[in-house]
Amino acid sequence: MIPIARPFARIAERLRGVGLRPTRQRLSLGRILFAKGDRHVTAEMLHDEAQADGVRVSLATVYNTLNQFTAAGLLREVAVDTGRSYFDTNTSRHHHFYDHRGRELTDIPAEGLRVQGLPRPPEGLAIDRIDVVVRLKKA
Amino acid sequence: MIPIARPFARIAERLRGVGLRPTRQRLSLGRILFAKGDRHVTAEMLHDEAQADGVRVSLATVYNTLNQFTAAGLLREVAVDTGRSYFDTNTSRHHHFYDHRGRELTDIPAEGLRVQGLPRPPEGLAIDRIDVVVRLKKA
DNA sequence: TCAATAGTTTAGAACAGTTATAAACAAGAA
DNA sequence: TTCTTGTTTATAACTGTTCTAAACTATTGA
Ligand SMILES: [Mn+2]
Ligand SMILES: [Mn+2]
Ligand SMILES: [Zn+2]
Ligand SMILES: [Zn+2]
Repeated sequence: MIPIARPFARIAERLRGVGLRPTRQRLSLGRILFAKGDRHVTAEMLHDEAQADGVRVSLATVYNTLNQFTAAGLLREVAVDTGRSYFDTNTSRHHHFYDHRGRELTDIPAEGLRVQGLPRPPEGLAIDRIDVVVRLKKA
Repeated sequence: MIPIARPFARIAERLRGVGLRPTRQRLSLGRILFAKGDRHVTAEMLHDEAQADGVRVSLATVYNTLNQFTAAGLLREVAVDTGRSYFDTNTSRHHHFYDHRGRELTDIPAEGLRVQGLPRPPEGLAIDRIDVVVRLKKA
């Protein structure tokens, strides 16, 4: 009943809920990812942060975990730059500012943003998702 | 005066115009890229197509050429999938449908499409470009 | 409580896409 | 032509990611 004292309890439930065993590695990575609000991380960023936190986990496991969390709907992947995958802890519909210099993503809430005048998709295909990326430059 | 008979003439001019020597490789790649309307190609696609056309050119040169053409404003890069760069012969403002299965890009004209309600960019930064990617799935 | 089982982690190899290196080569100027 | 500088190329190197297979661990149910 004191969630602060059991930081893994909720995460363990979420993992079991999607059929993943709550291992030490997944719990630690889950805590890093979900403890402090919305985040956009690469595998290497998460691995470095885990190391800094004293969590021993291999890079392969970081990749496995990010991909499993994404498949389970706990994360979503954002494609803004080729050669580097970003994983977003905010899985709700929203968009992004992208600062290509600083390689930094910032959320744009879906509410308030409207994309109007889209043509019909090609025959046999339907819209899965609309991603708006606002690329930034120095003012 | 007969452009069909001198398919390289216009391309040679464009290359000189951006400070690139009109070499056999650049002229051939330029012809493949710009001869048949708007295209979205990867380096490997362009290399394969060149080979099929009997154009002898290394993959390194294809990469160099795509990057040089992009820097010169003759092409633009589209980031829809990590791990694979697409180059777009349509450098005007427009957007894309992306079929993730078939790895195929289709243009969405900028005219008619409106993105409204964007928040102000973070302090010190300005909007460089807005990219709308409409991801498709089977209907 | 303790196997047995199936899922998980890991080091390291492998892989894909791309860029760097440096030597051979070709375009353009003189 | 010659000279200079830009270009091409094979190949090595590099980055991000996935694969492999052996060691390990969470879970189950006897
Ligand atoms: Mn980039
Ligand atoms: Mn993909
Ligand atoms: Zn986000
Ligand atoms: Zn396009």
